[in-house]
Amino acid sequence: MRIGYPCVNESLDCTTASTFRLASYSDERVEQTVRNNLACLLRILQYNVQHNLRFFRIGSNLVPFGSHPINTFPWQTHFAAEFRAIGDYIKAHDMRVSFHPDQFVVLNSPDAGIVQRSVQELVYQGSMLDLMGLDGTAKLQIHAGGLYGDRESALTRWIATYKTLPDAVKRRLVVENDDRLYSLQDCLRLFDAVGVPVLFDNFHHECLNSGEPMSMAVQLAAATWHPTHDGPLMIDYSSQALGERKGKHTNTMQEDLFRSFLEDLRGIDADIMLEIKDKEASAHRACAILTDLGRLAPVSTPAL
DNA sequence: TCCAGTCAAGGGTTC
DNA sequence: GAACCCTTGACTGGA
Repeated sequence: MRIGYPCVNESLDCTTASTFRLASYSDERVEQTVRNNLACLLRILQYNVQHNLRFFRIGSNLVPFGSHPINTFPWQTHFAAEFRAIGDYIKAHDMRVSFHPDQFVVLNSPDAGIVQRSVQELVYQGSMLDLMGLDGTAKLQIHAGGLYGDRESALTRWIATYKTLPDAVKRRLVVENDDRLYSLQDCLRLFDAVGVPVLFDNFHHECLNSGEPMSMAVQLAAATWHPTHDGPLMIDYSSQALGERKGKHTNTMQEDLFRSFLEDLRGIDADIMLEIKDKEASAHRACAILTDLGRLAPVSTPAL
């Protein structure tokens, strides 16, 4: 089991998401920004190893305009050594990383242009994992997309688009249940159709489900992951922010709820991403709980 | 230097 | 049909 957090480290004084406006584009700016972002990514990974946080979601903006036609800078070759070094570091420390392309990636849009741009974005983000030399257990997670007033047609379009994806994307793509439109059961239908693993989000499942108890839902999702090709089930973990609208993520982990969720895992091996506002602060507490329960090996000698 | 407005991209909800 | 929300940090330009 690994514990992780997404994109941002609040303890370090750097960001992997430095960018600029489209109107300010220049190759020089891409070169400098990517260099800084990659340097920060390595620092975050080193911090994570030091603190036994071996799961990390890399921010989508590592390369500004990475899938946009304006970006003609050959960053893949220019930074090949840096990407490889980061990948080597990840592998040497038994870490796992992922990307979560944002809401603009919609594979089931009726608009062919949106689908085409979405595929390009997946190719871009997958290519960074390829450059790192990581295997198929490093994933790209997306949601099923929009409803467009007709769930069946929307799911059919998703499946049709999936079948056209490059193999390099297919081997990494996983679909996550969301909190408003597509439940675990919808995602399981996509798995039945094309074999795409289902990334399980406990909080979204609380918001939208078909009555499955949490423990059963985790088992259903876990069964969609091939232990060798996909690695252990990935879970996004969060809980409701008290006093806020339904679906709002909590600012900090509520330990009793986290402990309760661990009970629902019932021994299933999973890597857990804490989608919680205070980032690594909650991840540290999750690590402490799991270490205390004997379900996480204590941190080994840090290698910086 | 600070701060409010804005930023490539989509879709759903509300009014 | 327009406005606004999600979610969010970082950039930008004016004060």
